[in-house]
Amino acid sequence: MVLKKNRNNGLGGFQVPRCPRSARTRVPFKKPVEDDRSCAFELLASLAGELLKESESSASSNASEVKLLPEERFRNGSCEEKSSENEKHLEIAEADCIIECISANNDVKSEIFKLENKFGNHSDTNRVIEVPNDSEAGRSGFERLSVDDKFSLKDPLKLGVNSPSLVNLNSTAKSPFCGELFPNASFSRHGNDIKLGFIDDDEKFIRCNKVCTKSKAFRPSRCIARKIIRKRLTSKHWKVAPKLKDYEHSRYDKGIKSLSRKRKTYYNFERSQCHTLLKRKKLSDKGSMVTRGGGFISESVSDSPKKVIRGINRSSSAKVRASKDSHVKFSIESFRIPELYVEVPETATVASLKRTVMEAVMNIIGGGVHVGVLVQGKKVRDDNRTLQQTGISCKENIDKLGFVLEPSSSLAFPVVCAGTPSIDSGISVAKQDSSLLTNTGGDLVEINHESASSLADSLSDDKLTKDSGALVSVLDNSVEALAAVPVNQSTGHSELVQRRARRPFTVSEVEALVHAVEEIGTGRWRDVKLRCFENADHRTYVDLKDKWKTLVHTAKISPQQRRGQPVPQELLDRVLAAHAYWSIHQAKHHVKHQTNSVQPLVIM
DNA sequence: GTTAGGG
DNA sequence: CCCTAAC
Repeated sequence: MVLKKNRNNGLGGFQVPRCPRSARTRVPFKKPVEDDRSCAFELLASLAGELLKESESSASSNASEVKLLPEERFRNGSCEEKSSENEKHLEIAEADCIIECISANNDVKSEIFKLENKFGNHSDTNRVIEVPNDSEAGRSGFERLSVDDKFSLKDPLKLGVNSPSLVNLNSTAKSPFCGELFPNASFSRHGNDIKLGFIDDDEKFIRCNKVCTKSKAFRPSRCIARKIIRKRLTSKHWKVAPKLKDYEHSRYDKGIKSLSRKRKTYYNFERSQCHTLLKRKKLSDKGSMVTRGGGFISESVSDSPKKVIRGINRSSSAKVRASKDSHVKFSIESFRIPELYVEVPETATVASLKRTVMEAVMNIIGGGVHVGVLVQGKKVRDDNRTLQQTGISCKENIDKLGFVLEPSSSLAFPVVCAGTPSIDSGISVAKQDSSLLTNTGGDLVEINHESASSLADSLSDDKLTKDSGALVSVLDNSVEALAAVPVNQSTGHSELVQRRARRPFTVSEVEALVHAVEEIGTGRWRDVKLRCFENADHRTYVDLKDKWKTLVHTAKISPQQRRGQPVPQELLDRVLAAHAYWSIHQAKHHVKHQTNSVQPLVIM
């Protein structure tokens, strides 16, 4: 299903990485503005309604997996839905925001960085991302532009998108580029730098500040992303951007490299995929409602309420055009987003489904994403290759350059639990691993089959082994695993920015935690994390430490004073025992807890 | 980057 | 869950 959304509806509502607008003080993920942005919500609501309807109508059959027929259509205001043969996509908005002019000599990595920079800074309302000019730039058509000139190249007829605010110059006639038009393109030149960036409502480029001066900022972690965002939010001067120096760029590259290297070891990619498959299988087995959502993530700057639907089966989300110079110009019209798997009980309300889907989207988009580059349907893995080497060059005839937004944590399966007031109607949404992304054309499928089947099979049981980690238990469709977590609709969005969503530990998780602490001790939370929560990306070792803290406290107080989901007394007893034990036997320099002096609390 | 502890 | 001092 492709939901075609136009204008500031979609992304605006989701606070997806988007073209900054001039309502600058608005905080991303703040409660959505109640105007057209709510359209996105309505869109999802409609989708939810349709899905539920489908689910109910097919209730006679056992299979409750909703299949949306290609012919399906529904409308909601200006929102339109279309379907594609292969994929159901949520096209969240039109894309008018990505404008790139890059030298073919630039690293793919640096280009990705720029994209990430763009999309990672949700709070940056007006951004211009600078790239060092190279010798080629002087020969580019940009030199004809004055400092304040901006190019906005659009093809309203072709795209059916009217974006007056973008069109400063007659795109067709004055385009310095050969070949076809570059929809949604906008450039400016300032000094020796080519400015790539967004245009705000005031038609001004505002330089972005605080472009992550530390490599740490590139850590593909939602936590980090949040911190960055938060810091930006609290910074009053973030709009005043220092010019990036060359050495800083190199630092970025370095940071990216080392961090990605770390990530590879820390987060096991294959395992995540296996879990993905597991989730897919499990959800399928349970006859859950599965929504496969690709997505076009983009936004129109136009205020025009009317949009023309673009072709749905667009296989490429980016257009590349050659120019006479060595620059490759392309506009990213859409981003695919990871699939969303939504599992809801039939008793769930539409409202809860709305929130759930929203949470899922927010999780992906707001939680920190990075950009993947696809060329000819294949993922470009070598970030150090130049665009030229990658085949992204003005000489190449690229018809399938694509970008994908990928979860920052390949292992992360943030399960968003939402619920209706009734406790038993939990809803879980899992973020699909990016490796399973499929594009609209169905030709950009990347699945790691490695060891997938075996793992999926071995984990298909309803009862999961302890070693599978607490995360898996969350996938378990038990009441406790799907403990309802009310999502505050009014403040939920701001909460997402301000702090992580509260995710009460399930009994399963507590059990895993207790078990781990019994064995490992209380001073090595990182090990505890790795031991039982490695796959639960939403549980940091700090979380585990905190949870243990509260567990100890809970165990000490009377049952009457306890709140929240009751923890079995047996577990609390073990908590106290373990706590007492490790209070004596400092976990720190503990290597010999197998000694016979004191039997460790190892159980099972 | 982790740990520990207060907020 | 956040923050951060301390390591």
